[in-house]
Amino acid sequence: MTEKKVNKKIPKMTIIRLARYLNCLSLLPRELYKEISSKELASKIGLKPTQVRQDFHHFGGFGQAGYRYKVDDLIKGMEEILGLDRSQNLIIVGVGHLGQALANYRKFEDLGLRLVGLFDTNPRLVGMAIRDVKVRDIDEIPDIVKSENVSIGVIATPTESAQITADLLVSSGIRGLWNFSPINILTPPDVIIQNEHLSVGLMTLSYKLKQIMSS
Amino acid sequence: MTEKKVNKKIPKMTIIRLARYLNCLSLLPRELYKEISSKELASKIGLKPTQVRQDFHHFGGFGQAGYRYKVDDLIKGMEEILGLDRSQNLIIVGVGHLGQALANYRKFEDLGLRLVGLFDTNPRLVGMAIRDVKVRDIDEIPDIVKSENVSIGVIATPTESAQITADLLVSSGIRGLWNFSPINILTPPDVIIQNEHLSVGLMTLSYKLKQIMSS
DNA sequence: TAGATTGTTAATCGATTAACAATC
DNA sequence: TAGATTGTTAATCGATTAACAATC
Repeated sequence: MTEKKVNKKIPKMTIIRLARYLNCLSLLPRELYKEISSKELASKIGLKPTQVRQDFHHFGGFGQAGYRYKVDDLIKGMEEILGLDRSQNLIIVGVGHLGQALANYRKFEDLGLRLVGLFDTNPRLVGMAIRDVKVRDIDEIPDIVKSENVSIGVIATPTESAQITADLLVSSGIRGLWNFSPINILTPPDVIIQNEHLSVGLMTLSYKLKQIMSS
Repeated sequence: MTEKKVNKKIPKMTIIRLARYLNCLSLLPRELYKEISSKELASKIGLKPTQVRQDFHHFGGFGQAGYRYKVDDLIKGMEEILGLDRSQNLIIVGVGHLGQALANYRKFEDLGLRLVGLFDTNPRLVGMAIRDVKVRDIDEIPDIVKSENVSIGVIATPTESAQITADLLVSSGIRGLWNFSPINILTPPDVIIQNEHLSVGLMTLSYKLKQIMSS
């Protein structure tokens, strides 16, 4: 697959599905699944085969007519597209329960992401270590960001501190924020922010529940 | 607003945005915002005013031509649509860091949801209490689901136990699952499952970061 | 009236699905 | 060959945006 078609602008739903494909493939027992068809992959996620092929088509396809997809090729190709091929470093700000849950999140390594710092204001937490990563005071963020070449900052602070934390991360040079606070954080336009607004998921669940109850 | 238009089938993106509107409105200082225009609301979330009005239009609208929207009316109307008006009970299975983070999640009350049980298999956790909610053994799930009329089950267990936890919750009578494990859980068709696959968010963040870096 | 607003229809745009050639 | 598969174009479908009447 050469760099063809990359100019055509990829639908954002395609990217989200690409992430779901990759997640699904990475959970597959590799002995049983050396190859997979668009039909099989689609059924595992609840999509149609033609959707899978159309998504892949945006990138020139990952297979060859007649053959099924090679799982290795799919994974490698998707990792490259999603920018997971070169390892990226991240830090977590806020070492409460959520921050600790994320610090123990095994998926990071699978995705080629390396946790290089934990930060909090609470002096009782500073000095602790989780999985060999030291908890530092937030004052040290700018230094660590530079020395460790950090590209992603995770905001796991209380809501009140979320905006100021974002400001600090951005001024330290970070361009990618993963935000777990419920507020809409304001950032310069060249900063990418991925909101994990849990209440949105919970509300849509409530809506769907209401639907099936009343039908 | 009478029950008109409810048959027209609502786009699922509209529901997601409805949740975002409600989240945004609930965070507003109520003294300053007794009323709000579609333009203001849209700009806070990064949408166009006409999108907001079209979304509202699916439900017959929340205002009156010439006037701006009354924030109270918006909140009340959206809560009703999303099924947040009558209080629902939920339980959390898995009291690790993530489970504890969720147990302390203040948003539940705001959304009219009441946490009525925490469950784990670890005997060292059973007997503890978080915010006055006791941690019980998972054997007690069926009883509590019935006695407390639980409608939502949160899966915050390790990946290995996620499917079996879902099975237990479903067989206990729960129809709504909020899943934080990375796997795609299999359920009967009448069960609603809301996946909170964190790796998907992280991967799309990585993709967008790669885009701005290379442009 | 002039300006600002919502509700609602129509036009545009984009995304999903269907169909099928090419390949094994 | 027959059956199954992917890649690719075209058709369908749905969602967003634009335009504007109605209202304050």
